[in-house]
Amino acid sequence: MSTASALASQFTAARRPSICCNASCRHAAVCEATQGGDPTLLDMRQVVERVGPFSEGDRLVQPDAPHRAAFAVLSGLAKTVGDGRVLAFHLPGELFALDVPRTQTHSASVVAVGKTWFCRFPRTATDALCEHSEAIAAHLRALRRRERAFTRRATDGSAAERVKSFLLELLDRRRRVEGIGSGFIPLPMSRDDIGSYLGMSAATVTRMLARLRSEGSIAIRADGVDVLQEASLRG
Amino acid sequence: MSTASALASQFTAARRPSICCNASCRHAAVCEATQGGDPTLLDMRQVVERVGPFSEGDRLVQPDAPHRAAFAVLSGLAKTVGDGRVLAFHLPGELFALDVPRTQTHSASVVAVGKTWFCRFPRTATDALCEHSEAIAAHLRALRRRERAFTRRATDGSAAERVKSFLLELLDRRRRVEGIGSGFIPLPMSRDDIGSYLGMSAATVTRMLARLRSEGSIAIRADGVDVLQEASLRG
DNA sequence: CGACTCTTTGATCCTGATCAACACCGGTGG
DNA sequence: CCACCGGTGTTGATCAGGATCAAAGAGTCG
Repeated sequence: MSTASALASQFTAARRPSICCNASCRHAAVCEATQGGDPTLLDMRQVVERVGPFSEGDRLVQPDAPHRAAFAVLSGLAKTVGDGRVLAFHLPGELFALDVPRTQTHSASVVAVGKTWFCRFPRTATDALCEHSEAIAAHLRALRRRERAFTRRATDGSAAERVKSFLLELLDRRRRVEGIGSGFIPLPMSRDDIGSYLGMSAATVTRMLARLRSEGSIAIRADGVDVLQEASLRG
Repeated sequence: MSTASALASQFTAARRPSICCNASCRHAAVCEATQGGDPTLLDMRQVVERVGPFSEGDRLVQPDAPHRAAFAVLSGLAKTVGDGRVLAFHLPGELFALDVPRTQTHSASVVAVGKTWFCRFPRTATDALCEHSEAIAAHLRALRRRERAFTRRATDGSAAERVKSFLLELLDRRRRVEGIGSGFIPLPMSRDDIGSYLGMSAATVTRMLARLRSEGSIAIRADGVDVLQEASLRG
């Protein structure tokens, strides 16, 4: 996917937003923006635009571009990329691109992983909402803190430990937005992306997953992994 | 050195402070607190207490203890220790323990390396000075930022690179407080301390220094190293 | 002088990177 | 329908950087 076509796709998608955020959205229970329908946050639904579809490699935001909106993943997966490394993954329901309090610009790229839809929250609209609703302002502040916490941590510990805590992190995040669910963790991103995020080679990611499988902790599927013994991952 | 004797030594030293900060102090030109006699900072001299001597392993501040003072190294060397690792070294003339804007407590230990004297700046006094002098307030803010920058960086790059940049960091800091001087870098701390700071074993520190010597970049002495070819360290 | 600690140096081991071969899969064109 | 193809994932072989362990200097302090 060339840069030109990635941008073309972005603009095509952005030009036909549709407003459709309400309780009947099949992701309503999941969405961080509205916190599963928290009444004090209902106004967030008035400002959202649904944008997409984006496909593999499309860039949603550019580094150093002015910060014009925050986004929530509606379906699919997104990654934040900076300094040639994957800095964060964004799961369905998660609000992101809240960074940039001072510079007023995005500090890194956000790229779609596979076919992805987003909900877009224009900056001007959310700023206005924050003005007259302390609940929304506090909610966005909390999410901004959380986004920082999800960004690539210092690479300490062995490769095995980092892979285990990566799986547990995804499992916990999926549960938080979707409620306690299956032990399945979709991994639509490439092994290279995982390795970049965890600071190791793709081959090592594969090897560590294979080791966890041989220990009986997980089962590996084409589109992700099944957690069979969560306790042994946490141990 | 047991904890009990370290504390005893601390209290013994703290009980006889002497006020003697003026232009004739043989470290006046060096001292960050007064910035070599900057007239707008002269009031700092009114609040300082000289404390010491501390000896190897004595603890100057305890983690989670209330933040009651900042310190400058008068002679010797100090290290900040947290999580079982050396987080920073403090050279003569450098002001430190300025941390703790929010928690109001120290976040880590400060420990003397060898026989060391300090200048102590009580928090209540410096707070009062900041009230009526914007110059002093700005000076302390700048030093606080600098202290954060000196704290253990993420361990990236090879062991050889980290040792080289460690030597250059000490060289630059010595020059900044003492003016352009010799190419000698005192290393009164143990190889273990250096290794802890740089995230490698003491044996590797020794080996990397030996390699630099064999390349002709430095000469190793009992109490430090002489930089012979600064350019090859920077390269 | 002797006990002790710290540094240096050698030998070995372990982790993970790198390189290469191969399997697998979805698409594309005959 | 099948052969082909490029990209991705898996697996094996090899390699390099440092950790670890051990033993031998070198101070240092009593």
